[in-house]
Amino acid sequence: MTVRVRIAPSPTGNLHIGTARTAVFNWLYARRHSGRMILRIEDTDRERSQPRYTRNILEGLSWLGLDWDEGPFYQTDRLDRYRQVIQDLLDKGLAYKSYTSSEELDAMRAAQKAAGKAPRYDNRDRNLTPEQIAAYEAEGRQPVVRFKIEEPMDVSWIDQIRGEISWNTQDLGGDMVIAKGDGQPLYNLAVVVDDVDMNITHVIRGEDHIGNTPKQILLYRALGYEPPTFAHSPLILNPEGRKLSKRDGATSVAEFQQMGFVPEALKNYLALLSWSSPDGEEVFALEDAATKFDFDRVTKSAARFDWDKLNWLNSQYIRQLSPTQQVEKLTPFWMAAGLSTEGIPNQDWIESVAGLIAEGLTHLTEAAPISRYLLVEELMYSPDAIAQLRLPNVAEAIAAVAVAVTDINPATPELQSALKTVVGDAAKAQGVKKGLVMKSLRAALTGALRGPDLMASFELLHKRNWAIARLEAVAALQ
RNA sequence: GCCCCCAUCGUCUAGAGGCCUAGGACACCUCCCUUUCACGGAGGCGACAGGGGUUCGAAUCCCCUUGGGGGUACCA
Repeated sequence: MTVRVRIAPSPTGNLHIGTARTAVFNWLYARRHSGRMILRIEDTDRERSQPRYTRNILEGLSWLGLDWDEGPFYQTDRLDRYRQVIQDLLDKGLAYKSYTSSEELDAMRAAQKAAGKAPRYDNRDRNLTPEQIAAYEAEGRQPVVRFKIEEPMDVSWIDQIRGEISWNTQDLGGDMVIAKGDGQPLYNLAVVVDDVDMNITHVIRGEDHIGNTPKQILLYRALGYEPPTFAHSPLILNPEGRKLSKRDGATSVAEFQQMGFVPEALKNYLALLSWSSPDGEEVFALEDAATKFDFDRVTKSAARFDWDKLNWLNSQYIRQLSPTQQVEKLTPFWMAAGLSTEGIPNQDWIESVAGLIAEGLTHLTEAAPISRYLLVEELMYSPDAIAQLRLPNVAEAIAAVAVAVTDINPATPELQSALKTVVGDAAKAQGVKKGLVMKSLRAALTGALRGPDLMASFELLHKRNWAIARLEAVAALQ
């Protein structure tokens, strides 16, 4: 039997980092077993679902490269099917119409809570007489449909991550609503019908769904189907160990993208939360992890989100990218910062720029400020750079370098070593320490005292014909 | 409140009764490399929540306590 898994996000918000991790596990498991991953949009909540969230979810998954094999399927396209199942349950006497209003239910739960009891529906409408039903109908009440839950009874399953989990039906809160007063199907019903119809073999989802599982198992039985295999993964908590919320900096995948994370790093990090590779590898492509993934190496405990480790992984990935890929990833961030790559000497040149600055990046967003001196002709000087250039003997030394560089053709094959020689010679001729010249040269060429490799920068600037002008500009700064 | 789940360095984790003086990664500290910053290299700091059992022997198995998380909707 082929493995069929699904990710079933609800478009009531942007693609959440927790949903992305669930998607990672599903993707990994499907790949591992040559199975298929189905994408299903659970949009039965008409009030809260929005098309823009659906778009965000699809874009986020695509950006992460968590490709699905079937779908996206929309639950709102399957409403007739749910109604048919609900009617079937009604006909078989496994479900019934319940006329108790939301207000009455709220009052009942409040009273139960006040009395120190667990809030639950008391199944009061289970055996209504035709007269009672007629009376309610006459009042114009819109009944919900409730699925009968036999009590007491133990429902258990072997969770692939947690082992056996058992639940007593007395703790399920009474007969469950499967259709709202307006006829809309509810989550638990729609999920089961879909998972049956889509032949889902493994339901891999977050721990927050453990409580839904016994209800769904009951539904499977009522419908005459064997439940799938369940695997409930631990949740991702914020650094303080609490539920991840918008206050934690970022919770949606799109935000991570904007912050300058590369998808490979985010995926890698997500896979590392609660799962570990059998060989201890921590930096890996998801494709490689897929050959080793299994539930027996998934932890049972929740993991806290650690920015430090994600940042570290991101810097590793940015560094490892090929120059072509680096340019590809960096370009949108250069554009966003208003830095144009127009007028650059050639593709090699920009790739060299990317390779040069990638060494020091943790986030792609940092690229713009760091590489500005290479992409914008007008140089901005930091105060300490100006101070450096006003030091005694500096102007003369830089002027000497400027003169010497004039004779060096930017197309020279060994340009960098030629420039190096020129700088050394100038320092010697002027009787100035080489350290002072290097530091001043950096200030003159980049406008700062710290930054990417100096000689590589010198080379790139000379190829762009900006170096000499910047060296000559030092005289005017005195 | 009730139900369910969980519990190893600050964080993520390895660990399936003797291989544990508890290993790795991130972070932090020191040194080396480097005429900048980083990368890289070598070290260092640092944990089995507590209490009872079981066993010749427990981080590993059982129970209790404590702590944390999740759920408890006409949301998903």
